[in-house]
Amino acid sequence: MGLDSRKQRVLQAIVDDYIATAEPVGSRTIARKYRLGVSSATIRNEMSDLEEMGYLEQPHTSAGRVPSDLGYRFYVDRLMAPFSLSPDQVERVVRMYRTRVREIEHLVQATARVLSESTSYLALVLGPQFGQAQVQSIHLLPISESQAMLVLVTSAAFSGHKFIEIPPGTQPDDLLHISRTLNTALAGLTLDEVNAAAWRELNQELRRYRTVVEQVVYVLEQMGIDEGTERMYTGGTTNILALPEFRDVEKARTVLGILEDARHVHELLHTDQAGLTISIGEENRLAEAKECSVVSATYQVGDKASGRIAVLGPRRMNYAQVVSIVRLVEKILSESLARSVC
Amino acid sequence: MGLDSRKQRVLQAIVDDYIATAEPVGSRTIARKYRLGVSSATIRNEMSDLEEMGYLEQPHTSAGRVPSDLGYRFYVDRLMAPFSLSPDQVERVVRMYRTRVREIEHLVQATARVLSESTSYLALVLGPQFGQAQVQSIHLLPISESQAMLVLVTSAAFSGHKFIEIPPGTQPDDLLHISRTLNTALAGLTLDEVNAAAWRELNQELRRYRTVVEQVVYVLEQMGIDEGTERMYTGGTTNILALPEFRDVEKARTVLGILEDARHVHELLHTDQAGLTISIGEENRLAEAKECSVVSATYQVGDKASGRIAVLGPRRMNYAQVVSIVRLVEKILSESLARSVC
DNA sequence: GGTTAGCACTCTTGGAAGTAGAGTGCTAAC
DNA sequence: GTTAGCACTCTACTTCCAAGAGTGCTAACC
Repeated sequence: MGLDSRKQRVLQAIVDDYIATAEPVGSRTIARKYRLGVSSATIRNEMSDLEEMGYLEQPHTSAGRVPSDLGYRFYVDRLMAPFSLSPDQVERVVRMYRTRVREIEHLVQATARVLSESTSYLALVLGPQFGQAQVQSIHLLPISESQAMLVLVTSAAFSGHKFIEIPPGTQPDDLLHISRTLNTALAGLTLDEVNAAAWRELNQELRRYRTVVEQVVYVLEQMGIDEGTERMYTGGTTNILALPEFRDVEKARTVLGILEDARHVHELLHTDQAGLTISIGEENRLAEAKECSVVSATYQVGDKASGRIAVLGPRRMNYAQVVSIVRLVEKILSESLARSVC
Repeated sequence: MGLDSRKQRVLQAIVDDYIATAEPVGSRTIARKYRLGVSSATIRNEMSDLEEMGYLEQPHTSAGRVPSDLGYRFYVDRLMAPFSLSPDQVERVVRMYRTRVREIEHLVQATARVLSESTSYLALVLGPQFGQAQVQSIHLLPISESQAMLVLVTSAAFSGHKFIEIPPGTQPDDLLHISRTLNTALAGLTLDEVNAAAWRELNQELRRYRTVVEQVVYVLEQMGIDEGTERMYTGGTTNILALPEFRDVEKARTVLGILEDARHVHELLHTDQAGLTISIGEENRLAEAKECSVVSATYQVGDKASGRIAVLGPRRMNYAQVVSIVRLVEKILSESLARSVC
C-alpha cells in the first residue's frame, strides 16, 4: 500500500518539477534532471504505477504527468524538503515589524503585504476576533444633549468607540454613574459574555437608564463580533494574474471573486485545528477554490484574541517556501501584537 | 471646424454602437441599425472625414472604426443622450442608504458596492478627509499607569481614539487639566490648524506636560491626514475581468494593479474641479489607466469634509448611465452623511 | 525478476496555406 | 451631394501537415 522509496523519490521529483515549470512532467525529464540512477523506461513504469495509485494524473495520453491532490498531499506530508528562508527574506519580514505599531489595523494590513510580496501569491489576513477579549474599562463621555460616546478598552490591545443616543436631560453625572456601575459589573468579562451579565445589572441598579444600557450592551456585543468578522485584508491580488494557471480570465475571475465576499474568505480560512493548515484543491470546502491551495495559520493577540493569516495560490504552490514564510510571519506578528498589548 | 449635424449623428451612432458591442463599427452597420436616411457609402465618406479630424480610429484597414479619445470626449460633452435610471435602479441605491448608519466606514464601503453593482464596472471610493473637520472636543481617559486614551470628536461625524503614553505618576486630574486646556485652545479649529495653535498653548500653560501634548498634537494631525488618505474602498474588481478589452490578462493586471497602491488611486481621482469629472483614456495622468475612463465626483460630509467616489471602466464605457448613477449616489451619500453628522 | 533499449502509436503544438467575410475607398452614374 | 458597384485589403477561421514530446508495450539483458 505504501510507496517504496523509489516511488517516493519519483513522486517528489515530479512535484518539484511541476511546481517549478507548470508543465506536465515526462519520464525523460525526470531521468535527466533528477539523478535517480535509473532509465526513463523504469521511471515510466513507476509513473504508471503512481498514476494507478492515484498520485498522478495525465492531462491526455502522451502528455507528461501532473500531481493529483493526493500526490500533493503525500508530498506535503512526507516528501517536501524543508525550506530555509534566506537571511534576506527573514530580514525583510522582520523589518516590517520592527517599528512598534500601536494600530492593530496597520499591522494586519502590513502583514497582508509582506505575505504576498514574500510568496508572490495572494495573501489573506483576517483581523483578530475580540469576542474573547476581556473588558478592561468602559467610559461614557457626554458629547451633546442627546449623544454620548462609548469608549471601550479591553485586555487585548483592542479598543473601540461609538456614539450612542441618550435621553435628553441625562446629566454627565448620570453617565458617570452608569459607566461606574457597568465597569464594576463587566470588567473582566469577555465581550461574548457581556450580554447576560449586563442584563442582570440592568434589572437592578440601572433600571432608570434602560435605553442607554441597552445600547451599550448591543454595541459591545457588536464590537466583539464585527471587528474580526468584517475586517479582511488582502495583498497581491494581481499576483494571481501572473500565474500560468490563471491565464484564462474566467479562472482568475472565479478566484478573485472569492475576495468580494468576506464570508467566502471566512469559510475558506475556517478550521478547527490550531497551528498551520494546508488545504489542497478539492480539500477546500469553497467551490471557487477547488483549483487552489491555501496555507493558513492562526495568530494570537496575547491570549485573548486570535485571527488568521493565509496564502492562497495554485495547487502547484511552492509549499515548502510558503509554509516557512507563513510560520515566520505568524510568529512575528503574534509577538508584535503581544508587545502592543502590554 | 465644428461638426455638422449629420457628422455628429454619425459619430453618435458609432460611439453608441461601439459601447454596446465592443466591435469596430462599419458603415453598413450604421446605415442599417441607425436610421440616418443615407446609404452606407455616404456614411463611409463621413467616417473618413471624422477619422481625418481625429474623432475616429481604424484598428487596421478594412476593419470598422473605433472612437478615439477625442471622439469620446465630443460624445460625452455634446452628444450623449441623457440617461434616465429606471425606478428599479434608483430604488436599489436608495434602499442601500435607508437605514441610518452611524459608521461612516460602513456607509462608504456600501457605496463602493452599490456603485459597482449598478454599473458593472469597478468602483472606487475614498473615505472622507477630515483635515477640515473642526475639533469639537478632546478627552483624555486614564487607562493605566503609563497609558491614556485620547478621544476626539469633531463637527463632521468623525471621531477617533488612540492610546498615548503618559509619564508614570500622571494623575487623572492632570489629564483633566490638560484636556480642559486643550479644549479651550483647540475647539473650533480644523485638524489642519491644530499644530501651530497647540504649540503656542504648550509653551505657556502646559509646559509641564510637554510629552503628552506632543503626542496629542501628533495624533490629531495624523487623524486629519490618515483617515482620508489611507482609506480606500473598492467594489466590483472582478467586473473588469468580464470585459472583452481585458480578456488579455496583462491588461487586466495593469488596471487591477492600480488598486494595490492607494497613492495611485489618489492620483487617479485627484482633481481641482468640483462636481462631476470624466477622464477619458490618455486624459488620465496615471499611465496604468490610459486605456480606461474614470467618472468621479466629490461628496460632502456636511460642509466640513469631503471625499471622492468614482467608477473606472473601459474607454468604451456607458457614460450616460454611469454619469447618472454617480450623480445619484453622490447626492444620496452626501445627504446620508449630512444626516449622520447632526 | 527487475531493468532497459527500441519502437510503434498518440496527442498536442505550431506553421503554412487557403478561404470566407467584413469593410474600405474609389469611380462613375444619378 | 448621393449612391451603386467593384476592386482591393486585411483579419479570422479552417484545414492540413510536420515536428516533437511522451507513452506503453515487447523483447532482450544482467
